Amino acid sequence: MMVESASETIRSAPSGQNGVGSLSGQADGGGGGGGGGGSGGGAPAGGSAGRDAAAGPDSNGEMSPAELLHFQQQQALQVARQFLLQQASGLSSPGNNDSKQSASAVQVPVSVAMMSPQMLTPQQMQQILSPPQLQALLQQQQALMLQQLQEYYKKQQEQLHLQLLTQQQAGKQQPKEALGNKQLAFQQQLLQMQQLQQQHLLNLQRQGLVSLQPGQAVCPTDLPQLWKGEGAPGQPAEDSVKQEGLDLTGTATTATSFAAPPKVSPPLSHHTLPNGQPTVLTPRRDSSSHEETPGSHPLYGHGECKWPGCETLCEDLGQFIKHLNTEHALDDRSTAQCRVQMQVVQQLEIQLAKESERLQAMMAHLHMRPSEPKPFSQPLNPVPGSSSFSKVTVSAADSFPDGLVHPPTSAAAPVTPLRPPGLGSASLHSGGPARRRTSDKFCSPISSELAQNHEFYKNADVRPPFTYASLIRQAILETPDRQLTLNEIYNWFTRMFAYFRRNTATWKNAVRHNLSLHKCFVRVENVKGAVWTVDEREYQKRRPPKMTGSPTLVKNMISGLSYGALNASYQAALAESSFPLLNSPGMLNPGSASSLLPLSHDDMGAPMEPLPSNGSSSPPRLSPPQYSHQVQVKEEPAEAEEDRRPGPPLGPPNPSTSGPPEDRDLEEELPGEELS
DNA sequence: GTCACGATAAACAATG
DNA sequence: TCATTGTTTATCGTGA
Repeated sequence: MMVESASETIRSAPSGQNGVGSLSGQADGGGGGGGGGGSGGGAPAGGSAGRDAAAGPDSNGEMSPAELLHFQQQQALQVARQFLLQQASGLSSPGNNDSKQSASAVQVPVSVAMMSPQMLTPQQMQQILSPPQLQALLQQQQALMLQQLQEYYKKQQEQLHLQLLTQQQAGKQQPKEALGNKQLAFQQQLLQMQQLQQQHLLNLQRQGLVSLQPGQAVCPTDLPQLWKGEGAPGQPAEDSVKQEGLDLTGTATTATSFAAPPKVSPPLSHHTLPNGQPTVLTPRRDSSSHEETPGSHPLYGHGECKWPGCETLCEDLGQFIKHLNTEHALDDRSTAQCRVQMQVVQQLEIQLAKESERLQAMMAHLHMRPSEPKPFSQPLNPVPGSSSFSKVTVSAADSFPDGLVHPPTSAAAPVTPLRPPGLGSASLHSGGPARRRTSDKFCSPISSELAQNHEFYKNADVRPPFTYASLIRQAILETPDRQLTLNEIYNWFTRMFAYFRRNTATWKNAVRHNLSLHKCFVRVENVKGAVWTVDEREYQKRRPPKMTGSPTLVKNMISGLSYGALNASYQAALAESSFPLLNSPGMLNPGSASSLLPLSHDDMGAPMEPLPSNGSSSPPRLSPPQYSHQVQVKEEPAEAEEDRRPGPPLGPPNPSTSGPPEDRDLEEELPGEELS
């Protein structure tokens, strides 16, 4: 998938749009989220009604969950009956039937909730009401009950928090052990409550009363709403027997249990209650809760209690403390509230971790920092290329007879499987023409790259980071006689690169265009017909003699080498190389231009020759066709061997493998002209 | 802003 | 006639 997209990017934007395209393409992901189910219809009315209705049970604060639920059910029944009554009356008065219907659907809950019940059984109602009406009725009931539960939960949360705080404060003066025991008991209680809550929630879900679906994560921004409790109504009988607060956090429990099930269970290990602040901090939207200044209290701000669900006004801190100790003492409700808060915090932490991870991945993707060790922790390239690629990468070090470790590949490969190995960051962002610029300076030999990542390019539909000219040259040079027909060149492309197995019209035209355009490609009339050869001199003339000892050039080279990774191992490998040229003094020192030059194809060519370089490094030039052979004398060996080693026969019938094709200067071979 | 370079597209001609 | 090969021109994007 990723590979495909990557290759697609490259393909679609060969002219430098690759990077941008891919980036933008990936960037546009997002979207959609959302969806937190809003509370149902009749919100306003229902809300007030709910509060009013809940005022009863809440006011005394002594009603048990079972009682509350029973009460709620009764109310819902009343609402339904009233609804029926209204419907009936509406029917009796035709004129404004429609309007009444719609209006009643919204307003029934509030005003009707407390009306005297009518003696209608649910079955009767079901028979009388139409499905839409029933649906509306159910929604109203839910809205109402939610409101009631919300109020009830609020109260309990207050108590829980207060209790927690009390515990904390007391803990400061108590021996650690005593406090520990208390905390332990408290935690156990919380755990128990959590389990009950989850059971309750499951029951609700089974009953279809809770809309939250498994896996439906609760958006962190919605978490504060949890305190408002859109708790689902329901009535697990067993719950009622137990503790009051168990229903307390229906929604919160849902959030944690479904959004992050694995981490929910052991919350206490991460949030030991006594630790306090973070756990106790209210999740309320009010940021003031976090304004903790000396002499103040995290739960006290703007003259009011910041305990979740509690907005009691307190003139001063002392009064608040008093309020805290009285209203939010350590009891079931406070415990449950604390539990909810813990879950909220935990959820936020989980979300934060996820977002952080995402951010890291995004940054890694956008910047491709070599210093970032885990930019692509996740495999982006599921395509065959990925596996083969990694395989190639692993064996890269010993894939080369010369014992060279090719920095670009080895360094880039593992990090960005998606992109062709050996590509620098720049190449990634500019897949098209732009690639060459950067890559060319990398001084990475195309032959090495191809040999090393042969399997990758062969299987992955990824555009190779080389110019057409480089590829054509490589194709020609790989042959024993250094000449190829156009069709053979085509075949080489398709054989070597999966990418060139499609869009044939495009790249073939490009190949022809390059052959004709560049002087370095010489057409020779052969017995069999026309063949193409490479004029190395011309080929290297193409490149401006920038490299010659220019400090800037050196700098670029060093930085360009696979994230500037001309590492010690590479240098050491070079030093140990059996190639005379590489072993020659000065060649191994990356710090000196001269040392790098041999590695660069660009450096090699004409540009270099002007320099008082030794004969070996500057092959004498001849007529195009023949010249190519001679020039490649030293260059080829490495290529041939590389091709042979890593894998399948790269070139067509490539007898060259039989022996060092020619004595091409390694310098020429190494030159990384090709690097895009 | 200019230039060089490469990629791409297209038109055209020559040839088998 | 068609496909292939080869040449040429034009345009665009990118980096220096």
